[in-house]
Amino acid sequence: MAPDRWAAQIAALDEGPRRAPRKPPITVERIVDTAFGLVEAEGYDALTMRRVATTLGTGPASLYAHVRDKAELDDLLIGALCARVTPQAPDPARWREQVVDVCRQLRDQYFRYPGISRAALATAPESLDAVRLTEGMLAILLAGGVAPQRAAWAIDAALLYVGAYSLEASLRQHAGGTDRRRLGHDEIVERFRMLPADRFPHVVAHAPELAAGDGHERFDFTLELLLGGLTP
Amino acid sequence: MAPDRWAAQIAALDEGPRRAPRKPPITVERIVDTAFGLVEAEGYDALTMRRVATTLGTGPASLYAHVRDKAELDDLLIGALCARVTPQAPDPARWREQVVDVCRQLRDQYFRYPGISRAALATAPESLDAVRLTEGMLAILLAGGVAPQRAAWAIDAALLYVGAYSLEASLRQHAGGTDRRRLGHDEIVERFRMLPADRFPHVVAHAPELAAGDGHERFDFTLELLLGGLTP
DNA sequence: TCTAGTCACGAACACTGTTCTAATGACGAG
DNA sequence: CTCGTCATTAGAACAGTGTTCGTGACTAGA
Repeated sequence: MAPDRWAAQIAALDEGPRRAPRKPPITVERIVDTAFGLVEAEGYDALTMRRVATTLGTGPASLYAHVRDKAELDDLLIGALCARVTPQAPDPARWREQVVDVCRQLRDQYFRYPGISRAALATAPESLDAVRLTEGMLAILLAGGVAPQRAAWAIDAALLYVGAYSLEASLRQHAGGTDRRRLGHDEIVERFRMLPADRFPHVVAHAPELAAGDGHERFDFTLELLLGGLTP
Repeated sequence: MAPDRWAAQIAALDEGPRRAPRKPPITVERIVDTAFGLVEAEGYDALTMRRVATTLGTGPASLYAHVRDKAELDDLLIGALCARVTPQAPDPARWREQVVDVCRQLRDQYFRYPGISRAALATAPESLDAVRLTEGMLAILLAGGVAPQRAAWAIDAALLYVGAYSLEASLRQHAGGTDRRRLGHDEIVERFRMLPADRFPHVVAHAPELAAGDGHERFDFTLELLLGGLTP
């Protein structure tokens, strides 16, 4: 008998006759949950099969009975992420804000788990939850009177932009990791100002505008641009 | 004396008195060139320090005398990529097509080296060539009468979209690698049609529109959307 | 000719995803 | 109650990755 099993039996003396199983079984849900916790706490780079396994108190091989690849784990994560986004029921009068609302919800989810948008961009989302998101946005846009082809392309562009924006923001915050520290707003402006004015006249002149957008102003601006020209 | 050195001396007998050095020295330019060749031939996943080193006929440690990180190599690559994009001299009458032209040039460069846009998205581009690109686009937009703040944000959005679009296209073509093969246009439509119509009515109804955009129609459409609302 | 210094490179470390293997556990059949 | 089947688990290992250490060789200067 293995020593840990022996210790487990001793520990089980206080809990009555084998009520709870010693180890809760590994399920896909538990894997996804610990993966989410890992990404939320330490960022997407910390999402490793080994980290997930050791957090679950086991070895990496045990995960592959429930998940085929790490790519599939990524798909499960962004699927669960998309499932948390709930598009509103289409209201033709407010279709623009409704689309922006969906994008904001998705962006907030991406921001909650730093760097996870890399997984969203790196894998063609095949989960049904992602399709459900597309369905919701399509319903809103069609109700707003947008032509189907334009609506479909606009959805693709918006989702792509949300992912790219979140990815850029995440690695701008997380500061590249090793040596490059986070450049504050003023430092960026100063760097642009340092450039030779004969070669980069406009960048030097408009350094503040280039570095602006602390909150989500840039995000809202781009979405307005994307949605503004849909119904001419 | 080492045997290889001995053999090298023997081989040097035919070439006269030490005209060419036995091995061309490793330079940053040679590293970047072989890296470009590797990515062009086999995609960004094949870009490995070891692959670059062995292609150069040496070990991986030799690279780190000229390049600090792989991240720095990535920066050099996208810097060289941006340097190949030449914005036109601003023409106020044609500012929209001029911006589209810059984006198309960048897109073609991304497409030439499949997957390299991942490096562009994953690292905040700190090279001067990227700033030169921003300068060129800013000049065009300002000449077109776009307000500086809107111009700056539009440039950011456009560059972000070009990178995301190229990344998505590259891994849609390269087919995920292992088991997932490339889904043709008709297969995507059929998959959408397979969905339960009560849950996904709009997706089922407009499957062709969602799967459309074989060439760069989607790309052009999104850029028109982004640039259309800039001067209201 | 001797020395100094830069450059190159083999080996190694700490990781990663993934698979092979054996063994452990629970479950139903006899 | 015992036994056999079978899915689940986990240890070890393989082929990779980026990166660093220390030694070696070669070039250039005195």
